[in-house]
Amino acid sequence: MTGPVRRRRVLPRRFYDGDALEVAPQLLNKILVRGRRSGRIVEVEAYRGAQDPASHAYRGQTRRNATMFGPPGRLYVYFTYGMHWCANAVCGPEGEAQAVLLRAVTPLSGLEEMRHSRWAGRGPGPVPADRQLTSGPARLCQAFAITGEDDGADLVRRDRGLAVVDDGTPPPRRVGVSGRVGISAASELPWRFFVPGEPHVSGVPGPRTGRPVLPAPGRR
DNA sequence: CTTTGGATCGTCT
DNA sequence: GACGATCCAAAGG
Repeated sequence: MTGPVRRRRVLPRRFYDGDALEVAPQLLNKILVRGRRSGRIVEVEAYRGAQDPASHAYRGQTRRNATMFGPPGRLYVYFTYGMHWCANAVCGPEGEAQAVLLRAVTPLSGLEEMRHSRWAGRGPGPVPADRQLTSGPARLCQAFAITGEDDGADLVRRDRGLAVVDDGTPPPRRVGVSGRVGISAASELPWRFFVPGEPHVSGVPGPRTGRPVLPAPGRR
């Protein structure tokens, strides 16, 4: 009943050393790992530095975005909306400030730790469905306990237990493509990539509003 | 099921 | 002083 035991290998530096538009779809079905926690990457977005009005790096280097200007293969973690962390894999040659935003993973292991990181300390009431665990850039950071402390972590060296690994599962034959979520500039560019049909993909373009919409909890 | 508004603060102008 | 690469609860139909 169990699938084949596949060797997991940490993605090498060269994997990240390319244009974000090429690296982003290649990250689909790779595995984000931190300690016991792991999840298959099912949704990402490419951000292309000076080429990209929606990128934090568009207007040049600052203290906040410095990691993006560094070497590929590191984690760029930023703080937004006064309460959320989001994580990117830095790619492209050093200095170009390209990055791939990790928007959703399907949990594979360490589910208890993830649930604890997400929902410990909440009051009485129903425990949210596991669908809400890691479907969204800030949700997955919370589930993996990724914060500003992890900004700059080298994913190739497994800094702080963080890495992206390949278990031999290729990206989907047909990659889902859409506009990027939650931005105002250049939102029409088709630089969001996802695994079609994966329940943990965070949002689809809403039919009414055009804004991302999660399937209702309980539906599949 | 859809839509709205609140939370909350670092960063850049 | 304005605004986020967001999430959630609550209200509305």
